[in-house]
Amino acid sequence: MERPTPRQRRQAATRRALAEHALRLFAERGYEATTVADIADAADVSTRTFFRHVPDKDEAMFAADEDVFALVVEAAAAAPPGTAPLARLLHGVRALAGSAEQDGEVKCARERVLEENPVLRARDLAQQLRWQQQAEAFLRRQGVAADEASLAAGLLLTVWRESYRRWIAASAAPGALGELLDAVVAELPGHLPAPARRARAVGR
Amino acid sequence: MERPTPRQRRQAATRRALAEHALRLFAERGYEATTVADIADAADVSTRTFFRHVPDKDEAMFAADEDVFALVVEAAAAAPPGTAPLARLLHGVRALAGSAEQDGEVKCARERVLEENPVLRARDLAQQLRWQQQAEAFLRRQGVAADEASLAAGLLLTVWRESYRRWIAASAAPGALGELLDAVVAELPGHLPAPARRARAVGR
DNA sequence: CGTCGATGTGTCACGGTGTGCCACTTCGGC
DNA sequence: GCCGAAGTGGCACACCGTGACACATCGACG
Repeated sequence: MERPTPRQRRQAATRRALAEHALRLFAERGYEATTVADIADAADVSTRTFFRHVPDKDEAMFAADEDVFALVVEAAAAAPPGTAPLARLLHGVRALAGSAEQDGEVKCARERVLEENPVLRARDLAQQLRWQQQAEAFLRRQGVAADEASLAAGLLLTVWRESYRRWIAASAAPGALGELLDAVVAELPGHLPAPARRARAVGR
Repeated sequence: MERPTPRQRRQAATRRALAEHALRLFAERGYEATTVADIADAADVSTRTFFRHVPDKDEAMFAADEDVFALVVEAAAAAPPGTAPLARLLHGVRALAGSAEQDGEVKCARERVLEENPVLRARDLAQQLRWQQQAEAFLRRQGVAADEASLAAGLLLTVWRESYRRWIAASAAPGALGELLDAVVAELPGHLPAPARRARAVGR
């Protein structure tokens, strides 16, 4: 793979600095009360340069964790063949859980900022939708039918969001996300409306 | 219930007019290329008045369907007692389906605009999240445990989104949304990872 | 070492978004 | 018909985001 040019290193450093200062200022004085000029000043660049590294003021916070979902697809592809769609995705998402558990502190702070800023929350949701679409596309590549893949990807996201929510609520204890994931999956059957009805044998 | 004052009627009419012209202009010339002044001019008000009725430019499109979800809660409350949480919500969401099926044309246009405007899509997702939270709160009021209510609300949203997606893909045929809702629910058991495993008998 | 070209940065100007303030009109109640 | 309340428009203003131009920095090459 290509080694990073000194230029690229400088560029990445600037972007990371902007992202850090953005999250810090948003947490300190709120999203609305923080201007782009504030973030740029904190990172010691002009506002014009800010927009050369970050597309929007919103995106400043998310500039770091862009393509984390590649992990999921990679791990999901390693699942044994013949696994049902949702189970395959779950196999992949465990890798994401392991990655997220590394820094529960930051995730909690992030969640606190998202909670009281509808704009940033919307941005977060949009990224989750992109994840769902990537999961669906992955299943399609594996030969799963369109409707089935879409529903499975939707279910995955629901399971993930519920597990993540409980994890944050439990102060992001290290190592607990994986267990919560299993717990939520175990609860799914209890939510089915008509368990006695014909199961329509979709699973292969 | 309180009868609408003439003033409130005027106000609602203005807001509806703004929403209609916003959707039309967004569809015609795109979101970016449409200014607030354009929408305001089309509705024959000043830009200042625009912002008195609509909080953001983004919100213009959604100004109309704000408290549609009240329908869902109302219908869900009418479900027979003893119904499982998700089934109760589904009972309510059928009312929403009936309402949406009235104007499939508009829903299709709306979806087309959302598809190519990340900002508006994010706004749409944020509103869906509010719906989920309202559904959860409703279940809590009915005495459902916190975690169970949250998961059930999440599942409801997934089922709704998947059904709605298929409905739009099928050109929003009138009357088909309800059937698709049932079809998606019927597919759920097939997505469960371990159907033979102990079902943990949560449903009462 | 000096020059050239590429890239990053700053400054300026501009259109669009969203809000506070004040004056004006309009509408409902007396 | 009068008066208070609410909606409306116009103005000024801060912030967001972009295009254009000039300058600084750094690597390549003779």
